[in-house]
Amino acid sequence: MPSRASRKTKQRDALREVLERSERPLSIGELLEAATKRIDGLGVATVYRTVNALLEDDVVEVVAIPGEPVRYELANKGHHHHFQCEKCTRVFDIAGCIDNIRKLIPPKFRVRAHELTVYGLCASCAR
Amino acid sequence: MPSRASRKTKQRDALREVLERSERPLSIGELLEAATKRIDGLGVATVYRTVNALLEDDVVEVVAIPGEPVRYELANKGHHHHFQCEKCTRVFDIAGCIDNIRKLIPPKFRVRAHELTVYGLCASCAR
DNA sequence: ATAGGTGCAAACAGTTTGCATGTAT
DNA sequence: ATACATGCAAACTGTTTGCACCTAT
Repeated sequence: MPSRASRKTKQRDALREVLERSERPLSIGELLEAATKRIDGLGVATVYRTVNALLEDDVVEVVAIPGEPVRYELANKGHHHHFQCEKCTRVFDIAGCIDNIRKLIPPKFRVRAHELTVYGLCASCAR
Repeated sequence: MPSRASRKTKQRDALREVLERSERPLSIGELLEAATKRIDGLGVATVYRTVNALLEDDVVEVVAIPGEPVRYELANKGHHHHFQCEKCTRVFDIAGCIDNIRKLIPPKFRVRAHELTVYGLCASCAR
């Protein structure tokens, strides 16, 4: 059984809810900003602690993009990848997946997972 | 013409050489450590400044792996991707590329680049 | 001679931690 | 009542910047 008992608090609920309602991965800053609208006086430390707790529970996942702050999203979204707009810097989920990855790597290597990030311009910035 | 004139210094040479001799991407710390063996008293700031200059000149590229410090490698290796061994944490280059990325993203998005990281066990760790 | 580069230390930014207080159980 | 959670501020870590000195051109 888990050693840590997880309590239900308004901060935690607010953060999970913000993530649930977001269609894209959010950074700590974005989380803080969004959740502060619901919980006044919410501290950064709480956001970090809560996100890390959610990470440990596999409720959220890390979305890391080079040169960008780490973002988080719910883990229950299934396998997908990410697109970052080079103009507005927002990160979008992209459905679907590439295949034949296995054929790229040397024969004796064992593949467990992969991550794909695409860069370009999002619909609004491209026009 | 470029506004910045790039000088030839031993620090810069040492760093580029370290990168040239490395068969895998290196972090700032690894760069500092390796280059200090050649240039005594080399400062961190210089490593950062130099790496950033090399980045701007497209001499090196960023290799970012989630949860890992950013690494750098020469840009002249051509398009390729990376494989991180989950056991020994080493990062390997993998030749070749996936295609049909464009079909994954929404129609109005514009694709400029992509990055793929594969995780698993390398040949020596898999056996 | 002069613009650019370097090393050092201070400044910053992002993240973590200690502690007194608050609160879910 | 008790243990976990929170907010605040201090502590850390990694990166950038200001400045006096150095060096390639």
